[in-house]
Amino acid sequence: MSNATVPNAMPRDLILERFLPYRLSYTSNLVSDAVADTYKALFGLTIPEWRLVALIAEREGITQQEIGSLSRMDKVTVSRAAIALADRGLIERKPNPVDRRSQLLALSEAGTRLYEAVAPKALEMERAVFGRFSDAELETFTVMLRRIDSAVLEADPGV
Amino acid sequence: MSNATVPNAMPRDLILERFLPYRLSYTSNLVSDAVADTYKALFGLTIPEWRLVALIAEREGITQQEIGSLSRMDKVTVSRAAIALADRGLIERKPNPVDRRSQLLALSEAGTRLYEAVAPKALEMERAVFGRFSDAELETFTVMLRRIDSAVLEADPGV
DNA sequence: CCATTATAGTTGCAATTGATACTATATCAG
DNA sequence: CTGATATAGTATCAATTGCAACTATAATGG
Repeated sequence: MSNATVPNAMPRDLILERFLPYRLSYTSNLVSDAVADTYKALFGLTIPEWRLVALIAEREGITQQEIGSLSRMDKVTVSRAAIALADRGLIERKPNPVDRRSQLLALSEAGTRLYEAVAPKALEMERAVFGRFSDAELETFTVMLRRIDSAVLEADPGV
Repeated sequence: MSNATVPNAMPRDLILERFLPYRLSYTSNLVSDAVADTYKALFGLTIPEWRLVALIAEREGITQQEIGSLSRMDKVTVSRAAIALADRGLIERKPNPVDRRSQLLALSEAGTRLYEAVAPKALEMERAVFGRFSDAELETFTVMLRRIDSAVLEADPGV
């Protein structure tokens, strides 16, 4: 394999295949693509838009800034998704009495109906992919993800 | 929480927070961003470029098409990364004797040196994030990722 | 062989994304 | 108060991305 110049200081084969940042990104992209196609086809929603719908459903009166820090979406992405959803009449943006720079977001009637249609579909997609795992396995997996989050954020709070 | 109109058909709170496609994407983006910044700052490499370097190091004489199907990178992404690496003199592209449409890629001297510099750094980054987990935990985690890959690919081979 | 269809790789274009600059409002020090 | 600095959200622009069309070569059926 012509490794003559590499004094086996480093395992030359298959670094990438086992490399966790790569594996994580590979799997995440696979899942995201599948899910994004479904949202788009069924509800005409992008992933950021669906995330806003879900977060606003969960926390009526949330601000864009709060959405950004909860989900780590860029504030520009949040702004655009909010504008698109408001244009479609799915959310309402009311003035924030305690801070006139920001707005309180809430689902409209139509938005609520959309949410009630999307949420079960989202859970169904989740089951299609994750249904083959036991509850214990899923629990372990999510705990791992959260520990990874902590590790990255501790190592580089600037990210 | 003003859920009067939702006849609790659906758990209204925190769907997104527990939703695995979201959690997976969140963590993956966190890790990718941290890693991408390091490659860029230290070696001037984008993530696709680093992936090509690693795959070519691992399999001398690989074609772009093989790189694409191994890594699921778009052939356009692969093409551009290959052109950039060739322009920088990091890889060589030799004619493929058995198929004149394609080219066999190999690291140049400089590319080999780069690889030998990047690989330890990549592993170091990996340790910084994943070093706090036991071997058994990491094994479980990667097995889960691969099972998720299979689930998605079986459910939707078109992705 | 030749015609048809498929594939490797590149190029052009359009959509998505994020950094930056900007506007309006808020906060804080003096 | 007032001036200086910080923050919420938007607009602008440049970079990244991937689809679609294209070129060159290969494979296949007649």
